[in-house]
Amino acid sequence: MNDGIPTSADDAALARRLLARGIRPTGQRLRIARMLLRRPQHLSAEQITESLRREGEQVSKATVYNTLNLFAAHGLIRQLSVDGTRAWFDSNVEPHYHFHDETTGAIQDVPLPDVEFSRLPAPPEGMEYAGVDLVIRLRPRSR
Amino acid sequence: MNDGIPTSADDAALARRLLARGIRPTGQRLRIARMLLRRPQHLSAEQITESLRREGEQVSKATVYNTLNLFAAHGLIRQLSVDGTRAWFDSNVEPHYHFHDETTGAIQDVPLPDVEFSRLPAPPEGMEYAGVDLVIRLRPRSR
DNA sequence: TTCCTTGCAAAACTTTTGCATTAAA
DNA sequence: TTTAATGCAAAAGTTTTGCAAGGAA
Repeated sequence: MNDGIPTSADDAALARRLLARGIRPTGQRLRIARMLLRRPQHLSAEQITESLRREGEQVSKATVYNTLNLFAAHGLIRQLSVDGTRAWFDSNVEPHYHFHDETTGAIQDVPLPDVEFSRLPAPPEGMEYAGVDLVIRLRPRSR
Repeated sequence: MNDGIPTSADDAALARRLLARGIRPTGQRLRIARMLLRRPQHLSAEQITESLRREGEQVSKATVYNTLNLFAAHGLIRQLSVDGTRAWFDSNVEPHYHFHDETTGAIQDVPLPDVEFSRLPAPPEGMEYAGVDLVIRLRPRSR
């Protein structure tokens, strides 16, 4: 298959995806989007910067941060708070949940249908649900 | 009632609580524990430092951070990752969940019985559940 | 005395901001 | 030509660390 080698057709599709969210598809934005949206994954700003530079692209971390924030504000990606250390950016904006390995720090998706709520609290007066973040913390099985 | 004025009886009980977790109850630790454990609440390291100093206590932020980390490591308090901005320390270590008001940043408890799971995923091979963190994000009701 | 705790300052990290430059419409 | 995007460096904010000093056992 064709993993990671973007074609111009891919780029056109990606550009349309940004435009659909009201984001102008500039060069850096397309590079950053291509890196993160390539597959379902969770990356930090640092990882994206490093990966792009390893590919020979020159990007400033300020642009990476600003771009990721822009993407998240427009719903193209999702920002996660699973550990206190840094922000993780999730390429999957469909509702789903996460495993978090406390030992390694690894984040893994939990598909939506794997979790079912039979009861949830009503939101406080005047408020409504904006999202439900579920993180299942994992540790090595003790025996 | 007696809100916030610690008696020596309170202090003795608090000291026993630290000892029960294997934490030596020193002066600073008791002050920090008293501040956070006084009631069910979520405080940042900064807030605790400020509150203690406003009371006339002198504490360094390094000690506050180190002490809170120590408490969390021993299960006396719980560290939360609800927003990316900073760590929040929860005086309630009993299982429960949280509302997070995205507008104001306020954190509110959701009691355990208000949430019921009818399905949860099996942990990955060789892993076990270490905890379940649920954060319900709230926004003002649109109309 | 010995070990542990604390304070202070500095360091380490992550993220944001100001501003000059460049690129895009 | 006008507006928006980008890079760079610096700033800002949070948390950790090194080390000296102080306190408890």
